[in-house]
Amino acid sequence: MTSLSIAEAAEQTGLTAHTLRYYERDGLMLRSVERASSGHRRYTDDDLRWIQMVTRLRATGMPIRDVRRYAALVRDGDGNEAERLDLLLAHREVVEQQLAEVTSHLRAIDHKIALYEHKVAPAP
Amino acid sequence: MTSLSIAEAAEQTGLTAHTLRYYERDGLMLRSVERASSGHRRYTDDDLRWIQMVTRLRATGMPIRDVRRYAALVRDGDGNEAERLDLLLAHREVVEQQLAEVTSHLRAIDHKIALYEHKVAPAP
DNA sequence: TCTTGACTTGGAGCGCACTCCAAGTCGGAG
DNA sequence: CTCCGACTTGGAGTGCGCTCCAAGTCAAGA
Repeated sequence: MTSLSIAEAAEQTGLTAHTLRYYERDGLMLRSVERASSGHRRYTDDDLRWIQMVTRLRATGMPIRDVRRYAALVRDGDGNEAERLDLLLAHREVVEQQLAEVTSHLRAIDHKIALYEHKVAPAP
Repeated sequence: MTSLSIAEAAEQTGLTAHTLRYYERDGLMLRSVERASSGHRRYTDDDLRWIQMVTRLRATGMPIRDVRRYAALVRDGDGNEAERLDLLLAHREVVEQQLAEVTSHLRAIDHKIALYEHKVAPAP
């Protein structure tokens, strides 16, 4: 429906125009973004939805090269859903492990914070 | 009590010897690590405890430069506990925000996973 | 004494994910 | 027609956090 300039797409997605071009160059998009007659990129709703998925994968720490693999699978179309599922499941495992680790370290830091709060508190 | 070689300290802390030297060079340690007569580093229990704290801060995403600031405060000794507390509280806020973000993105990815699991499942 | 292996140093190199630059093109307003 | 601003490209540069290299030292064992 709507079709956005790169600046608008950047605003919508929270990425920079630089990053949007970089993602496209690096094979993270499902296909080349359409162009206006001027040569300027025109982002469709589908593009934005895909970028949102990429953003989710990146925000959870998936490396660019794995996002590229996932994009390649989706690009290849039906028939490799099991492979995509495997990739996402493996990623989920990594993220959950990471969340657990960070949470546990954070608890230890909280303990340290409690000590300082006690120290800094006005004397009784 | 015990005093460990850099290789042993690396094993204990889960860091590499390279990283241990790098942390020391970069001002992340509370003081220069002691040396044997050979010039080899000797890590004390206190060193290991401090490295554990550094590891926790790093594992929760604190940049090296902030760890250095924190180390400088601790090195300066008593009197700046409020400042250390501020630093840790600010860090905790960032980490919690980050955890929330990752968790929410992960939920969205889980939704995608559910779709694929449905697709991949044997036909009814 | 010679060799081995674990260490030392300053400094270079690397991988990642952007981020920016220079020079050029295009469409529209004045 | 001229100017402006938003875009285009290939390629270089940046910041971070390590990671490694080359050359040297030292202590202990054969």
